[in-house]
Amino acid sequence: MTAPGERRTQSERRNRSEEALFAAAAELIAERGVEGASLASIGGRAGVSRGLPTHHFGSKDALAARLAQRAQERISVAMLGAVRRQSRRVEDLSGLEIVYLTVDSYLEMFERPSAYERALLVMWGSTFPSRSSVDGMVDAERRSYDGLSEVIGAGQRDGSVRAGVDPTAAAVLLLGMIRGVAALMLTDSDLTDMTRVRRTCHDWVHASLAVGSTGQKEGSAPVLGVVRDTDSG
Amino acid sequence: MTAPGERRTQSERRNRSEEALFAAAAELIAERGVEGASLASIGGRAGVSRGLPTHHFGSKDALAARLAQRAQERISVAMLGAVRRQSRRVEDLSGLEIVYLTVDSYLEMFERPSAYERALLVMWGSTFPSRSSVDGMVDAERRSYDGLSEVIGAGQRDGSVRAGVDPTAAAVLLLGMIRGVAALMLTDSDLTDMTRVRRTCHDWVHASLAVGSTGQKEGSAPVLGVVRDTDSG
Amino acid sequence: MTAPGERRTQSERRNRSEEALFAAAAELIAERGVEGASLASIGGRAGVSRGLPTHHFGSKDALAARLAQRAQERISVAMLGAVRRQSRRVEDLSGLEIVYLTVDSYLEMFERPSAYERALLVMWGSTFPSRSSVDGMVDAERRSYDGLSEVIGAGQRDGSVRAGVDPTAAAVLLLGMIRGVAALMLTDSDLTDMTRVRRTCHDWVHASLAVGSTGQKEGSAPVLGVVRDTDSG
Amino acid sequence: MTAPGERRTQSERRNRSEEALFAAAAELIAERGVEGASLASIGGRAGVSRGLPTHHFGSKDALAARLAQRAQERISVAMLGAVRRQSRRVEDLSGLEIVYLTVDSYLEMFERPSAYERALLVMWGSTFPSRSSVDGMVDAERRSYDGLSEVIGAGQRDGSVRAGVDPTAAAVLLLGMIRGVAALMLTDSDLTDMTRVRRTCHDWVHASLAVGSTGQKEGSAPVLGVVRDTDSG
DNA sequence: GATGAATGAGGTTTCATTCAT
DNA sequence: AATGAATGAAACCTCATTCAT
Repeated sequence: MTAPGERRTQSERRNRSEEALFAAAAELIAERGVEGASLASIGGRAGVSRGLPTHHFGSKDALAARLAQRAQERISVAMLGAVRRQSRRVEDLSGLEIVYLTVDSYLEMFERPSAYERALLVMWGSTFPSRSSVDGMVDAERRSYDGLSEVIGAGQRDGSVRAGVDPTAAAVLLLGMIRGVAALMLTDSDLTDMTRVRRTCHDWVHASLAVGSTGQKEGSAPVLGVVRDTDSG
Repeated sequence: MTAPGERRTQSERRNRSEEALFAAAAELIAERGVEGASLASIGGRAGVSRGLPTHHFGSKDALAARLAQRAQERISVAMLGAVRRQSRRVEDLSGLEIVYLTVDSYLEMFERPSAYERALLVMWGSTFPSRSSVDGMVDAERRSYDGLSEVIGAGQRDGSVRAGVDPTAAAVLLLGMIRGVAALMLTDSDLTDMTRVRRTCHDWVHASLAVGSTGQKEGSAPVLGVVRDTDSG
Repeated sequence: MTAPGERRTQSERRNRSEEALFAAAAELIAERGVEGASLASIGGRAGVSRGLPTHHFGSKDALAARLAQRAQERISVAMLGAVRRQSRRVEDLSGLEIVYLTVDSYLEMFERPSAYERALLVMWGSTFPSRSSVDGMVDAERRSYDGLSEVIGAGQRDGSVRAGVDPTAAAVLLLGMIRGVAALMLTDSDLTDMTRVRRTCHDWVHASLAVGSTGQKEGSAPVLGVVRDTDSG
Repeated sequence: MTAPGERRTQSERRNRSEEALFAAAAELIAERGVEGASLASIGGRAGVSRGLPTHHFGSKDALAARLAQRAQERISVAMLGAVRRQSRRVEDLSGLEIVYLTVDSYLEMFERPSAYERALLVMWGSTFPSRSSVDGMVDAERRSYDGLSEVIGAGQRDGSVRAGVDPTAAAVLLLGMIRGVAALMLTDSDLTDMTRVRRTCHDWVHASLAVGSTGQKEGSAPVLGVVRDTDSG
């Protein structure tokens, strides 16, 4: 509307600040938790003033909510990237394949988590109290659960998932498992080799959901080449 | 030296306070999180003075650590109770049966969690930040993982668990699953019927670990009658 | 970048607060001691909020250290002022004359001590416990002692101080005396006429250090006109 | 009145406790200052219960006052001991000799101070604030000053102290010096060799007070053999 | 005489937020 | 858009003191 050149400069500055604030907030929340990360420390690590976080986001809660949203978007993008690496469109995948991809790309992401993923998990942990804080977190969780449940149902309709499976219960188990495993890896990264966990997880999903699975020949399941040693990439 | 009657009364007074403080701390931590539960509020809910929590436990961290320890002991006791309900001794159970019991009695506990269990999960969530607090929490988690891993190995030696299973990876998956599922139930208790989740979980464990499992006939697995509707009990 | 006018105002605001906080801290420490002067009371007397002292100085210890530094600088300035009143440069004074000036301007300052001097003495007193606080206090004391010792040595080299005097022992005695006398005046200001104490002190220094002193004719010693009744000024 | 045997036992226990409490209080006050020494810590170090100090002395202030009194008595006793080591009665000493003894035995005591002496000095330091705490401390100080002033006056009457000396000013200087030197030794015990300080101090007193002193021949003054290396004793 | 459980006031410190610049 | 000074609530913790035993 007004001089676009000037606007852009202001807007660029704003975007640059926002980016730096998100990155700093993610790091600090991953390190110290939501309450432990003070707005002053976030401003400091972002290389801006102490007052900017509030000035920009309005409140700490808003910053946390926006960060959570952003981190979740990053995961969605990673998911789509995993599909693209399969050279397929989402529409071409069976329900079971989408389950594989969902579970595996999530776990792969937590194999080498960025500050955003670690912060997201920390924020998930901070929603355990019944009067929880981070806005939008529980809703997003519910959407993940609904989506997964729907995918399993679709898999039953397309014949890739066994009919006897309870989609809602299976979705709870799957989501719980990937969240829980990611948390274990975060708190005690020396526990075990993550790649083997991912492979075993794939086998379990196969044994539990796949049509015609015998549940016996573990290691035979990988329908998609999703479980690869990421070092080789 | 001193009259035992007098001693007992002083000591009783102390025990009563301690008990009240534990209960209040569990409730408040379950509601508001570790950081949200102030020592003043804990004292208030316990019906004692504001200063007693610190006076008694020395510090908030120490109170949290003691509470975590206590809650973990409660779970151990519940586990042994589940064994006893099977009219068996632990020594008579196969490795696989112990896995069933472990997973199932944990989930059963979180079907109607007391404040202690909810607080324990909240404290688990508060260990996600890399510089976390709650002393002894990570260690206890590691012990759980080691124990489960060992049980699976024992199951392989006694022939109840398939040889091809990787005990460490399986332990991570199992523990992650039960923690994650419990957390999901806590944050969104309307998600689904917990009993069905427990049954499905049992099937998964059967399909993934049991020797001779076809992985197909879900619902056929329950070797032990662990998955019962607790309402009928 | 920013308009200097705006900057100045922010900075002025800060300086004004700092000044008020120093003054209030000095008064309250002089009245109630370092521990007795709470940050809240300091904020209150400075006419600012309760939280500003910590916000500004970071901690109570830091505030005390900064205040001590400031008070010591005031004494240095007073010393230089005394030299200037002699219409001399420090380089033109003999070692003995510097000793006279040091001792006398210190005592003169405590004849009508401002809150800063009183606070400094109080802080000195609070360093007597072996695990004391006030950062930089002991170091500053050591520097005073070293400086005095050196001045006495210089006086021996320039012939104004007797050769047989032990400079280190004399420095300890002199410093101890002025500190101790100042403390006595502070705790019991009705003890005696301070001016007479200053004159007697001058005589003692003369009798003990000056070359050719007979130690007999007290009152005859004042080489510099340092001991004057300040009322007459 | 009643059974003396029983009484004695009770009384003995009380005395033993009191002794232990005094010793513990002296140590802790010397270490941490009056405010830093909590009643609980005193009880703990004395090997008794947390509640005994209050129970026994009524309040913390009362304990401090009693301790100060006790420590001052110890110094008086030491002073008399120094006289006795001279194989003289106090009545046989000249005023100047008493001054020598007073100053020197005080400094000797702080050459290797016990916890009582250190605590006394710490308590002296805590009286610098104008609204000071330790009861009886200022009064005792005033008595010391008055006594010293009187001794100097007596010395003038018996001909050992020069007539021109102002007794009150000299008393302030002397008392200030010995307090200040003791404090310096306490806070920075590495400053210098205490024995040399004592000898120098003796010379100063001689040069400043003694009749017929030339103030020149330092080292010639010791009328009484009070300045000895205490290691040789 | 002695213990130690309990109280509650008061201290330092942290921090989200407000606001003037 | 950005800064940073200032506020004031609230947290943890210490501790003298009270009181039941």
